[in-house]
Amino acid sequence: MSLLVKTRFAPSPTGHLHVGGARTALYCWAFAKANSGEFLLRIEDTDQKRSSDEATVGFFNDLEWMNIDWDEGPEFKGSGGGDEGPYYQSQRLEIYKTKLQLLLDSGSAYFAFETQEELNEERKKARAEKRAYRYNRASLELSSETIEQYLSEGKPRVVRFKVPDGGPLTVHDSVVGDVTIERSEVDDFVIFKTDGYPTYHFAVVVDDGMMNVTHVIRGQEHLNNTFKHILLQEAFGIKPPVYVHLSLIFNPDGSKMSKRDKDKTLRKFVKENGIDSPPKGCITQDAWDLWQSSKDKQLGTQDASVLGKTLGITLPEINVEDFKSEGYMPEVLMNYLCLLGWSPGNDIEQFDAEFLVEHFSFDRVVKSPAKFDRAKLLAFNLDALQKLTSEEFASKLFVWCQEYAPEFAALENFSLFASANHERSKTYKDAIMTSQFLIEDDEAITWPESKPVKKALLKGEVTGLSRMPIIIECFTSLEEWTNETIDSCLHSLAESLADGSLGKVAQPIRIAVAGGPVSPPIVDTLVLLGKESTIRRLERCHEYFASTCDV
RNA sequence: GGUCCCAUCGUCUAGUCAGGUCAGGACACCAGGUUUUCAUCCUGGGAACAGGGGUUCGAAUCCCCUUGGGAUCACCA
Repeated sequence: MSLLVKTRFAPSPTGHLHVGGARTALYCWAFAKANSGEFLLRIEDTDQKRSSDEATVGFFNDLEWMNIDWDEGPEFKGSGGGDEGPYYQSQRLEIYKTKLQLLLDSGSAYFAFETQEELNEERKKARAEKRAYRYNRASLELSSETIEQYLSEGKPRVVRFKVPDGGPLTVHDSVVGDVTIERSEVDDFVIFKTDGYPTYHFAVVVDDGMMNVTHVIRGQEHLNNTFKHILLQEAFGIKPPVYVHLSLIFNPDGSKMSKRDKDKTLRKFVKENGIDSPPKGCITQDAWDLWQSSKDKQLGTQDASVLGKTLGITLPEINVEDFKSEGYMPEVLMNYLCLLGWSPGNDIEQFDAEFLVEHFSFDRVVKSPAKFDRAKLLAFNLDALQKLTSEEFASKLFVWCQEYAPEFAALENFSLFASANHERSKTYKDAIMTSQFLIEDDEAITWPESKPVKKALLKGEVTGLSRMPIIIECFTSLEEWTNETIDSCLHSLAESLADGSLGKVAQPIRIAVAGGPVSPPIVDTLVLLGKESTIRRLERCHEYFASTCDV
């Protein structure tokens, strides 16, 4: 018995799961759940040149991180399974061949022998004449003897679908509405390639049909392809699914958000800064040369991120993995991505997966494209982080640190580190970015002579630096190094040295121990650092400025 | 260029299908305030129906045109 609703997400594993794909997967998942249906995952790896197993596992991990599970498909950590596999298209070749024979037998498909070069010539010509290119059906005119001969010679050939005569074609789309074109707009497209693999059009129709998919939810770039699909469905006698085409997601500048953005950012930076060889310990000279040889040669994902890190630039977040490593919560990315094209109404913007499943429907999906606004995502992440209890925050931050900042995960007093950073972090990464001094050696701290440093240490009638010896003395005399003792020490220091102004005392200390004007609340910072390090850093700072400046 | 899709504050959007509240919210921005730094937090503010025609007593909402943006036109998916 077939289900009322079965959606599917069918990525081709050519890279990482990017946010556009993630949103599509999310809508597929949510719609299936909302209607007590099933969500199917299928891997479209018929492009042998571009697919890889590594990328496929990456997709599984990204999906899992987003809390998107699938009822049917490749088996992975509790997701997947089902009776209508295999769920890798590369393993379904025999099925496609059988189905292809059906079309060949009925005359709905035919062999074609033109080379790519010949076809490209035709395309150029069409473009020059300002008309759309259509395959001219030359191979359809071939005699059966010629075809037999070519076939036995092993002449490279493809199989084309013969578009039957008839009237206009209409796609019924639940979001876009009805879309109609003239049948003459569709030419005899290729359904089987020279390498013996089916094209996307063929495989997707066969699989969706056999796997009883009821709703096809995908990006709007597929809208024009859908006419081919309904033609194929007609030839096979397959009932068309409900179609839903989603608008695209763009960068703030209006360009399409794509994997190439990282490459573009790197190129721009390298060019603007006149860097003409790979920085040390980064990427190989060969990789660099190849990359610089052409704009079409993109750097590998790994190389790109290493180069970005070395150059000290943040590459634009495009993939789900990027947001994970930047320290966003998966629930927040889910929430924000959903909002790009769908809203529950009633001025509700922040919600969880349960709410989504309860309220999701296509009649509230927007047709127009959306720009990805990182600032809003960041604001949502802050809100979500602040709603966590300190225990929840600490354990989530710990998991993140284990993967992306092990030196912080190894911190003795991790829970204090977490609570000291909870309120002031917009992402997990924020916590470690303003606490680098915690893992640095006491002797490695340096003090740049920036404005805030000078202001706290060297400006004013009584300078911060001049108070340092007394502060050191006071700290040294403390028998216990706790929140309370440090706090009372600080307050008495403020009373005696600066008319009760805590800032006058706290800020010089902060700069001395952190090497800069930013750190967690001062008491937390000092407890975290320990008495010994605190005093050592104060001393070093005092010596450094006393010897280099006129005080 | 052909075909198709889209159009409300800077951004995401509510309102459009069933025309009738100074077009609502969020993010961002600006101005104040709280705070031992940064970040939070609080208060207030400016900010949009792309343009032009219709239909109607009445149009963001329905129709047409223009303009702008986008997708696609592969043996990639």
